[in-house]
Amino acid sequence: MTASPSPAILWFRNDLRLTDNSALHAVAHGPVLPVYVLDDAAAGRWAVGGAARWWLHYSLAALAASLRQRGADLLLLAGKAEALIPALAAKLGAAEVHAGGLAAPWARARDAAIGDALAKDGRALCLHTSMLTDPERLRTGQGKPYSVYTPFAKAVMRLGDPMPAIAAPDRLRFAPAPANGLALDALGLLPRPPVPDWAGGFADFWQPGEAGAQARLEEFIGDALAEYPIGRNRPGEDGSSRLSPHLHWGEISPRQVWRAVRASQAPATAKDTYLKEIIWREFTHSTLWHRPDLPDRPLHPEYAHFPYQRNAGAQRAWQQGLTGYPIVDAGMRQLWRLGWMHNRVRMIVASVFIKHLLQPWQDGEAWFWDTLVDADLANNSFNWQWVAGCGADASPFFRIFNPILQGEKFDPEGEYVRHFVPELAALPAKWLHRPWEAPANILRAAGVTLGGNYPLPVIDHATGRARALDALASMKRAAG
DNA sequence: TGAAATGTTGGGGCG
DNA sequence: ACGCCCCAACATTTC
Repeated sequence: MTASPSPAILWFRNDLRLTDNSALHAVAHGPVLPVYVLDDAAAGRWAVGGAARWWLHYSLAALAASLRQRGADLLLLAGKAEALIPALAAKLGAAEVHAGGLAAPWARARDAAIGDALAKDGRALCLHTSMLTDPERLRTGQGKPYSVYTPFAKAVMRLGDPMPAIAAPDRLRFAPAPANGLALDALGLLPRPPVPDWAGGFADFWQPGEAGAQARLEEFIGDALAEYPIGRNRPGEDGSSRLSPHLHWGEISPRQVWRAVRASQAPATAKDTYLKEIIWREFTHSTLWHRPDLPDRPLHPEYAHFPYQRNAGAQRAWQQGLTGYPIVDAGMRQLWRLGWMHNRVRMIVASVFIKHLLQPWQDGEAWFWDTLVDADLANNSFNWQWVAGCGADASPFFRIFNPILQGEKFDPEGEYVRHFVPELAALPAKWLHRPWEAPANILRAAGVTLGGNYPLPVIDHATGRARALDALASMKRAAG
């Protein structure tokens, strides 16, 4: 008769899955207490945003259900993990707390403190990564972190395909919690009256949780992967993977996605195009790891003095999808309705926000943070800096998207605009992305009244473009 | 993972 | 036949 192994705590964070979960794998042989802690205080202004909280609610529900099937209950707590986790470990007599690693600076600081607190009692916090790359180990020949995407991507490709996923355990030995957990509803993650139910349309579009992630992956590989190089740029089609929220919440690992894509029948070039997007995700996380100020400050310091003209009215028009540029308004309304926006359109709306409207990228970043179900600190802040021209391997600032041409190029028939901007639905494709140039009789026949049921552009494209380039020039003059 | 301005080339119409 | 112009198509450069 061997001694009963001591129980372990499995602390779920952004790894809400049972398959390919190395933290779970490390503890599955003995009694385990799974726990999730909603810790808004530690995250500060990067606490889980509104739309992401909707996702988190249902993802936790799915995770709790699959744990229960395997004989374990998910303990839900709210408050400071820095106090709760060491206390829980002490009460349970757990020698080890296992968790998935996080790149957010606030989380790293918190984990370091918790690790120290546990170590004082002879316990340990054991972190497991779900990323394909370790930012400390993947470095250039000079030993520095990569700051340019292409060599980074080549280095990742040289690593070859990742190992197969770890299967989920059939059954767990449950170590019951000595503390009373909260009911899921008590976490207060869903919008509740008097707040309007802005998430009403989310459930038709999304299936949070591990099973939903697998289903989405299979649907993408079956229906869209082969056409991905073109399809990914067509917001009116179902051409993107839509895996971003599943990946953010760790309902599926990049390793699972990578291997499934590799194993598919799609053309090799299509597979590589998609895998490069997964590598972008690795690159943003690596960048955040090495540059923890990424969410707040421009990586190129001269951009701290860029002459933005913060304007609440302009920001409101953008947020509400009332800029008068159809592709922009469609994107912003898709974001509000689905908690998600097609990536091509994210680039366009961000470019207009920063360049045509001269609004600080941090304000757009904050709006996305609150409205995206896939809001991810590394991806979101990296990509806003990329568009703003101040980030790692960024798009040059003078690369100013023309929202009319972008609309005509990527939504030529206008399905996307018609769907999300119904007041323009009856306009012929020829005028759909430039309604202010349409003849009066065409507008009348389509039921469009510019300045009435649909706005004129907040700023004329040529004027906005010239003003943005002037702002850039004045920043450069000031920088000497 | 730009767009616009500017430059170059070559075919065709025409005197 | 030839030069000239126009302009589309493409390439280069600039922001």
